[in-house]
Amino acid sequence: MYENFIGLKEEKRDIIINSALMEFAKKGYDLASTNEMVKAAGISKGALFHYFASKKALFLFLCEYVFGVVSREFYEQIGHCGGDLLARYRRAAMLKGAVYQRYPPMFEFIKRLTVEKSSEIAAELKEQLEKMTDYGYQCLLGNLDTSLFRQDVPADKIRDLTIWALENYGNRSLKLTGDQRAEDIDMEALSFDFDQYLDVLRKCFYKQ
Amino acid sequence: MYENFIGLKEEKRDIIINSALMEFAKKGYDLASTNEMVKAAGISKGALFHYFASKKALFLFLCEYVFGVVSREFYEQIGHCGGDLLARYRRAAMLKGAVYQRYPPMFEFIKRLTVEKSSEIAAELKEQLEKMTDYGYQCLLGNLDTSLFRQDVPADKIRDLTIWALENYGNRSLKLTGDQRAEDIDMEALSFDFDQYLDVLRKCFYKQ
DNA sequence: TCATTATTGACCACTTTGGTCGGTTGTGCT
DNA sequence: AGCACAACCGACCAAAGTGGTCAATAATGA
Repeated sequence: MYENFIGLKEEKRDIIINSALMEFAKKGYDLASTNEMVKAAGISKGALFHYFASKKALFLFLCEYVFGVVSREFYEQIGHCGGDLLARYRRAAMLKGAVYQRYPPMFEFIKRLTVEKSSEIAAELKEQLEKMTDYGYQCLLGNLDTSLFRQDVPADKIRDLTIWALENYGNRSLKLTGDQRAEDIDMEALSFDFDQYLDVLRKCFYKQ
Repeated sequence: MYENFIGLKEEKRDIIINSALMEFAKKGYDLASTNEMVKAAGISKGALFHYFASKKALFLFLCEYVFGVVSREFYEQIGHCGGDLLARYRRAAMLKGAVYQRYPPMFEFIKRLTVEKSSEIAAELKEQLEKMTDYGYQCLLGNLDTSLFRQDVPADKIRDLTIWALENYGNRSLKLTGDQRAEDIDMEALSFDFDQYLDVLRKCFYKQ
């Protein structure tokens, strides 16, 4: 498989990966155009099909690839982080920033995967995605130490509300910083702001 | 304008509106296909262009239309509801359910509008959308009685976290009920579940 | 120098696009 | 019934775009 592509130097590979991720993220599998990808990546049509046998092969490579990155650089780093939900999310936010620097469209791509409907890739995708989701759930939310939460309201509600609020915070940041070049984003200010929200959640949802 | 369309009987009009909303919501302006719309609505191509002069006119009609519905059936009803953020959101959830029954794709359509990039409609859309957003912000979040919140954390953080958590709750419900026929959804169970989350927020974020 | 690999972009057959238009059907009035 | 007029249909159009190919060129390393 993909040996022609793997041999490319990292920089060129990343450009192609990001162009393809972005196109798939924007339009979904069926409507994504390989013409747009090669235009965005600055390579020829022939090159793309020299690297990948078909559009489908390219898509499946990208899935494999992002699942690898997310597993290694993201989920596995959260695993050994104790049972404190907010501590995990803090770490997750940091890691997300690092991955975003290198592959800006990756999270959009993954988000799109969860609603992807195309029958051409449904079977292969579903299996991989389920495995990924389970693993992510396990790392982020498994073995939670709910004894840290205040005890006068149900722990699962606290957990849900925390997740939802922070997810939305993440999306908002992504949208706000979406126009800037990745290296221009002031990560320091962002994480300071984020910590303030974490403090509030800790004060309101945790034992004092 | 649209006089040929306005004259149609309500049922047929709603089918066409929903088909068009769904197609635009799924693919965005540029990629949305009028062919798919007429197929979904069960009308002929000629009919659609008999009702609307062009794809663009259809799109702008839909914008106008949903803004009207949302203003009348949604924002204005929240206005006179006191300054309690959670009470407003409770009311908003109820109203949302009612609108959803009649126009399932409407919220997806509106969500899509906020990220719509097509240059063909950019100018007209931007103006209308801004006006709408401001008005919605005013109704949902204007004149908030923050003295109800606990005073040991910043009120704006409480407000943000509440909004984010509940927005996500809404999206999740939308996704869970997405496959069911609108009239099959158990609104009672849904609103009971929702109230439990509101209770938690009230206990954690409000003065006791 | 030359053999081999990487890369190009014009080209292919095919599908889909927004929109048109001559013709048919339905409706309400006289 | 006969008529006028609007509603509606769907085959059709030129244009654009689709995933994918391939003969020709450029780059590479021995």
